[in-house]
Amino acid sequence: MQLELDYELTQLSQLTFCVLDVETNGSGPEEPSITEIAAVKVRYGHLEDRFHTLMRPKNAIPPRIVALTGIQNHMVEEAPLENEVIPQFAEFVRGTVPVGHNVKFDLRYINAACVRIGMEPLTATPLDTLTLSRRLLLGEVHDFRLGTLSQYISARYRPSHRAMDDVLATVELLHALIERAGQLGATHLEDLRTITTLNSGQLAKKTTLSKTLPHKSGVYLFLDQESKPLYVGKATDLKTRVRSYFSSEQRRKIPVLLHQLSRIDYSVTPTLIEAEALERRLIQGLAPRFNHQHKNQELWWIDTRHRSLLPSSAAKDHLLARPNHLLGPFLSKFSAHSALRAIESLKDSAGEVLLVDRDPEVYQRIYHIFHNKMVSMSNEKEFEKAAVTRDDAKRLLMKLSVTLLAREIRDREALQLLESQSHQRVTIQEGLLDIQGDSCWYQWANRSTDTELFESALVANRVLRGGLNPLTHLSDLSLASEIHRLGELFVARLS
DNA sequence: GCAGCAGGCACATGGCAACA
DNA sequence: TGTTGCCATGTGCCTGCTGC
Repeated sequence: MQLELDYELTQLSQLTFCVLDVETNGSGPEEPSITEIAAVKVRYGHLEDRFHTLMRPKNAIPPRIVALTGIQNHMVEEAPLENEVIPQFAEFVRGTVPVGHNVKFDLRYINAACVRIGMEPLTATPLDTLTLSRRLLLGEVHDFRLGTLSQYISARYRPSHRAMDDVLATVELLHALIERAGQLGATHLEDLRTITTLNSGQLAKKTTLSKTLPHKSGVYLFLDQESKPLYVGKATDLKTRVRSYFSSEQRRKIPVLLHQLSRIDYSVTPTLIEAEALERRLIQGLAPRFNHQHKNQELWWIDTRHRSLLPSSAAKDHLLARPNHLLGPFLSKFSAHSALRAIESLKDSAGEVLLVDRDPEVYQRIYHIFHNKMVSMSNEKEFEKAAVTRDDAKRLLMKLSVTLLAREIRDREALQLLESQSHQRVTIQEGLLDIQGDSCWYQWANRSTDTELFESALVANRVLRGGLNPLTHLSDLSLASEIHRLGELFVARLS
């Protein structure tokens, strides 16, 4: 593994490539079917060593394949078997970067033979000239067969479906492709592998901008030549996400964006939710011209004491002074209004509106409203209605718990706290955290020793990740079973 | 307030092209 | 002809924006 990482960071001129090719009798790799195998080691553009032998397959070579390769049955009758050839071949390839045209095809046969004779398959990650050609010569040739490509680059060796001829043709193709990639700034093996994911040579130049990005969650920032922000986005995997802009993005604005792109900055965050928060702040602060979402977006809060709605700007002072009396944030005024209506529907026996608070006593009172209803229904033998009421109670209590959990992490103070503490991760329920890969619930979990409550936090987290507003979207059936189970937990705790 | 559309992101899938 | 893997495209789920 370490060896491979070193390869990726080694300059192309210093690598030893092993260009290989196999011919078969047309049978699958599941039985001995290789008829010829050839390889050459190439370093600094020079052939250093070569390996070539015929091999005896299990079955006869059919006429169709004889016509294709020119290898006839009498030529392989005395040839060595795979248990003699494959160990020598594996030793020849050791310490090099395997290369071939559609190389995975060849390696399938070689590795199947390795397994049959009790050897480990070849593990080095190969380089495929077919894939590279598709990227670097797109639009220049009508197909990517080895013969077509050899002709296109005016190679001295022409492929003939004999292993060594094809290997030598592939060597020339490899050198031509490396030269072409070098014009785009590729200097290392890692760069060649990156190019295999691109869709045009022009874009290839700019993918080198993503070189330094890590495979971690965070926020990326596209900048133009004058370092003006073009676009801010978040990603669960920064490197993969940014590279996807060069290979698979279909949005109309993307070509224009990439044309103006000159630099990529990024910031790693421990969790996706923190990335979302940072993304939002950057968009609001920098107003990148290609960001439409979140631009001028106002968040809304509910003032539970006055039963009114507050925009973020007005809620700021309240958040610092009386955070327990604010519920939110909500992504739109409409969502906040819906939530407020839901809250106002909760009235106790005296007709007083029950305001959502962190005080567990409120839950107790809500539960008793439903409990009393259920008892009276049961007394009147309306068991089905009672069951519906019971389920309503569970759902409602879960709604409220999720809302409170949402508030725990989504207000700005909590997010700032998470950012400041992100380097001091608390390990609670280690397995769960690893699976979820999210530290946003650490501070909440840290105050609870209850495993199931901690699980409910993870469910709430999923609700938030899906962008569901807890008070307005919990009719979502996909969450029903989880909510049902967790609602039972809350009801049990309250009773 | 609502409907329709577009944006954003992650993931799934079917067709194509290469090999022998 | 059969197999395989890549990649363009589609899908799902949510969001915000705009016009009525």
